[in-house]
Formats: sequence, structure tokens, C-alpha cells
Amino acid sequence: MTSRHSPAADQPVKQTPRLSYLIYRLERRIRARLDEALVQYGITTTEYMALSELLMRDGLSSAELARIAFVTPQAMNLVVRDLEQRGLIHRDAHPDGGRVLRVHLTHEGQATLRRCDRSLDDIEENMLGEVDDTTRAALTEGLTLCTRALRPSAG
Amino acid sequence: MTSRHSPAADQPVKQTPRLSYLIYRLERRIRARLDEALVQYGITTTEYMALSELLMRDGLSSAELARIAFVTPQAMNLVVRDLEQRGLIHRDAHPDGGRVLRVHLTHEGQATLRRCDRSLDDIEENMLGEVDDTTRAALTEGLTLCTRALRPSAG
DNA sequence: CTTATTTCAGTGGCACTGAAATAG
DNA sequence: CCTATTTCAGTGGCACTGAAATAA
Repeated sequence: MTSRHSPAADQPVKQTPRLSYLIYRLERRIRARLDEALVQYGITTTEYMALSELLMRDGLSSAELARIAFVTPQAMNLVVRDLEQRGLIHRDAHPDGGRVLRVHLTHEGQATLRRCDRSLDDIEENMLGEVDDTTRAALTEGLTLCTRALRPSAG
Repeated sequence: MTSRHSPAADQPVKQTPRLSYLIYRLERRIRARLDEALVQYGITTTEYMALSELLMRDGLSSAELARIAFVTPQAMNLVVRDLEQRGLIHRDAHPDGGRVLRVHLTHEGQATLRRCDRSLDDIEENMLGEVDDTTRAALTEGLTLCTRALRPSAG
């Protein structure tokens, strides 16, 4: 798909795209692959991300998950309640009281998550094939720093 | 059903999240900031990305833009036609014939894009504040390699 | 009363699928 | 006939806003 248009004359110097642009494009591609892989387990990407976060941090509330995912609490609540009805998570009252409901993965949820993780690992293996370990480490560090810098409550 | 979840015992070691997960979260944050910044120019993030691509590669067709953005040609066509009606781009027939319409930025489109770019630069400056030049370069390289690896038609 | 979490209800941007018209 | 691009029409997942109930 070399799609040759005009040679080079009217082409501005091909500047380096902004990082945000690269992230946007890559996210689209990962999303498409992941959606395709997860559909066999009946899981959406958003649901998968919520389950992943719960594996790392068991007992988060829906509102906390919303802040992490940067969506409204209402949006996350829909995801959580749907996952609960399907038996992938369960909730219990927070010991500190309040209306807070802590969310936990069920055994079925953990099993589903493991299957999804394997699918994602396949995608990442393909994606990172040409990327050396040094660059991989820099990617992890850089993305983490960037995410932290854009946190809602500053940090 | 025994829903026993001891506080910390069954907590796995906080593993390093997968890169896909970091990209997903960061994209959410950039998206939110960018949407907020672009609304004053009446531009959506998707439209901005299309305009950006056109600055780098003038004369792309809607179908080519769709492949780059990894969306269906129908979806991109809606974006392109809307931008055309608003005078930010114009189209002309491809010299090779066919139904292909080459898309070009108008002067107004270029001016709007420059304003949007400045908004994004502010966001990126904030986002990359803690990231050193070496890591920035590695981010650009790594993200580019990853995107290329997940290209639809391989390449 | 104020604040945070959760829930209920409605809305909309945006990309999707299907199908058709055009052009080589 | 076959393929690619563009266009028309309908659909749906998903996150949004607004408002209310609950609890400290």
C-alpha cells in the first residue's frame, strides 16, 4: 500500500508526530485486537481493564475504579453491576461503613481474567517483537510518569 | 460463594501492569484533557487526529485515513464530510481516476489545526514534565514500533 | 447541612454493520 | 464479474449529564 501521491515538493517536512498522537493510534490498534480476542469470553475491553485492576488491588470500590479508569462513577457502576450479575465479581459492605461497596473477583472472575490475560499476552508478544528490553523498560517508565502527571487530583 | 477474602494474604504481588493497560489509561487521560481543550475550537479529538495526519500527508483519501486511524471507511467518511462542510478541508478527484477523492487542508483548516496543536503542546508539556529526553526518545521509538507491528496489513 | 457513594433515567457522540452506487 | 472508494441508512455499545436515595 505505497499509495504514491505527489513526490515530495508540496509535502511539508515530515515532522515527528506528537506522543499523544502515537498513543491514540496505538490504543486504537490494541483495542481492536483485544476486542476481537475477548469476545470469545464475553468480556469487553472496559470490563477487562476493571477486572485487571481488581486483581492488583482487591477491594476497590466502584467509585475508586472510576477514578482510576478516568470515567464517571455512573459509568463504572454500570460496568461493575453487570459484572456482578454475571458472577465475575461480588461486593460487600466496606468495614468503615458508609455506602461504599468493596468489589472482589470471584473464582470465576479470576479464571476468566487469566484466560483474557493470556490473549493479551499474545497480542503484546506480537506488538513488542521488535522492541528491545531497554526500550520496553523506558516505555513502562515513561507511560507511568505521563499517566501520573495527568492525574485528576494532581500527583 | 464462600467469598472469603483476607485483607492482604491473597493479594498478589503488585505486578507490573501490562503495557497495553498503561496505554489504555494514559489515552483516557489525554483524551479527556484534549476534548476539554478542543471544544473551544469546535473540534473533536477524532477530527483533530485526521487533520493532523493530513498536515503530515497531504492528499490522503478518506479510505486511507480510515486505515491509518484503524476505523471503518464509513466512519472516517462521516468525519471527512463533516470537516468539508465546515470548510476545514476540501477534496478533489485523484489524478489516477477512480472514485478516490484526495483530501487537503484549507487555510482555515490549517489555522484551526495550529491552534489545536498549541493546546496539545500545553498538555504534553505538562505530561512530559518529569520525563527526560532519553526516555522521551524511547517512547517515540517504542510506540512507533508497536503501532507498526499491529498494522492491519502488516508492515 | 455537606460530602461521598451508589443508583435510576435519559441523552448523545461515535463507530459499527449492511447495502448500494460509482468507477476502473 | 471483481475490487476499491464513497455514500446512504440503521444499529448499538458506552460514557456522558442530571437527579435522587443513602449514609457518615
